[in-house]
Amino acid sequence: MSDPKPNVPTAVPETGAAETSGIPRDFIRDLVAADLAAGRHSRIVTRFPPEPNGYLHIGHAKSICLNFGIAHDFGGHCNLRMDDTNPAKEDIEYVESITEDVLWLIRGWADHCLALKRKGVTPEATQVNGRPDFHLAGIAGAPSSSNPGSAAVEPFFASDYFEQIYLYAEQLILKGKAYVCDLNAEDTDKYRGAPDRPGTDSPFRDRSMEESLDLFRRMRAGEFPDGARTLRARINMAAPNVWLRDPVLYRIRHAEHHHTGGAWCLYPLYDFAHCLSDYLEGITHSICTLEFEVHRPLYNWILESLELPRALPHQREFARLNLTYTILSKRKLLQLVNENLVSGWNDPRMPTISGIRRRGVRANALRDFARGVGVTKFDGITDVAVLEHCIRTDLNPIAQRRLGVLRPLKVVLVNLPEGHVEDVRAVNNPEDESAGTRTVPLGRDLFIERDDFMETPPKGYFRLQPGGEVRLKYAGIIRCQELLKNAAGEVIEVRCTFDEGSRSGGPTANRKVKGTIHWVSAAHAITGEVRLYDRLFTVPEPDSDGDFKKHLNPHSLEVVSARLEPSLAQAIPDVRYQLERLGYFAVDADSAPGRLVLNRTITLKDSWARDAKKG
RNA sequence: UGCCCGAUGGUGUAACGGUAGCACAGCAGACUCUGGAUCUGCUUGUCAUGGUUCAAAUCCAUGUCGGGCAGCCA
Repeated sequence: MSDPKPNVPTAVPETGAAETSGIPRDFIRDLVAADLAAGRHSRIVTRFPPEPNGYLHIGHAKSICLNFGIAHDFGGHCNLRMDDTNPAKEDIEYVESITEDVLWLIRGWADHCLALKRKGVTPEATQVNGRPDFHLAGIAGAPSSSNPGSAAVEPFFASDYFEQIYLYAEQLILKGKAYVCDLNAEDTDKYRGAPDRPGTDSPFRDRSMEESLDLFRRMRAGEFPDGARTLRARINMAAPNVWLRDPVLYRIRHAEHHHTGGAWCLYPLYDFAHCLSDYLEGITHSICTLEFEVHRPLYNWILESLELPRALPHQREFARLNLTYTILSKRKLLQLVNENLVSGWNDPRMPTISGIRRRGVRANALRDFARGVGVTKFDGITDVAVLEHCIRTDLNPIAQRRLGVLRPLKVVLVNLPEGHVEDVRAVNNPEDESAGTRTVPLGRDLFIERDDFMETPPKGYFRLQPGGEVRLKYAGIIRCQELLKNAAGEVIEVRCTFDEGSRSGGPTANRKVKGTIHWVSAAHAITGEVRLYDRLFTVPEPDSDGDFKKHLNPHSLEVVSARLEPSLAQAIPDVRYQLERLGYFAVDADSAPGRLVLNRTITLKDSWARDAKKG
């Protein structure tokens, strides 16, 4: 009818073009470059090793961008690995979401750097310089993003190395560098001492190598209950670094594991499993966050004690991301989910990668943000405005412009005949001429935004007001002649005259009027649910006083029934839209044929609202 | 009060002994059929005190402040 030749928009691909501003430099990349120059490695291998006990969030995105970015910049690859050594907390749901989020984030940018492994394979026994060794190579640039599910590949799993790690533990016992300890958890704690007070040796520390080996094998065989014994490294109970005070390497847990099932009742701890997983995969640079800095001596001690035949990986630490108006603790995010304070891990208000994605943010914006915040050892807090800026910068050049009214106010163009309909031509994207134009129907009865009319406006307001003129975007100039009010005195209809000559393209179209507003034709507009999201918290540092929940923003979600231009009936999930003057919007997964649901990804910058707030 | 790490405008980040730069935010203006976008200009910084040096944000010393570490979590 009104739009005979609809110009169907298509998703604008994310080009990875965010990488335009040259190779980013940071202290870790400098170290990698130096290692390469010194010939310590022929090829760089990094890894991203989340524990599958929650969804990935924007802090992980920083780490993913760093690890894949290094692989990308130096022509190496990055292993995606589940760091799954604690069966009690982990779940297959999380390995699936993590995999999906990583693939999404690197798509079109570092797919070729992603290394996965053939399903079910474990490290292969080999010989290096006549010495026994284990190694598990990944498949770099594996089927990855294009069809992750169908291919016979999967992420790496630390739990795939349990057999090798167990063997390394026996080696340590044989070398006299580990022993089985019968202390319970509480006593282990007491014997450890305190940071400013040395620990004391466990009474089992001098157990013979033979006895420890026998006990360790029986631990594996399931002869002892949970917590009965542990395997401990024999280092130094008086070490100033508490992580060197005979750390526990293995604990007994009779628990089903999401990946290894019931195969084990003995599970290695992070410190023992992580460095060895890195070694087994041939990782060259093991990059983690600052809190692991004190673990580095232990990481090195284990690897060096084992006298392994290949080059050892090196751990480096950087500062985790902190963001204003946001919490980034998996435990606390889980709390929001469990207490139904949000709709789920992928609630568009969550700082999770899946939430951010559902909100309508593209991977480009997140990568651009990660580059912007940089990589240092300074534990600072990044202003969320930087993220918001990256989102707008990404969306502005590609978003299809549309007209839609969130809170409708009726306007009647009194000098147009009853039943009048005409098509006006609208630009799809002023930033991109190739996006073309479309037509939008204009009738006698319209809706405009309630905010775009004020009966008694403050100074500096230049939208519609009694006796005043305003331009209807793409249509023409109208003048407010008369108001209709309800019994409560609220304006329910504004009657205006349409200046025919000011039609776009018309003789007086270029007449200056201060304001231009958006509108929809009442007879043609479709109705859609629009979810308006705002920051989840009301204060910059929600967690600073330990009670983040009391700072939840009660207005972080507002749902409105909006009136939208008819072309939006065919809104496409992969396409990003800008409702002019309102913000960027994306189709939500809750949409169904005939039931459109839009998420507001982010508002436009609004200097009027800012100035008005200042008074 | 033990060990480790850190400190550059409001925020984040560069400068690798030689002009303190960039981004975000803020402010002022131009332009605009999005109070969007774009463009222009501006304000604001090397934690402190000593030392080395022709020259220090950078090297050294001391101090101050901040963060991390005492799970059989990662």
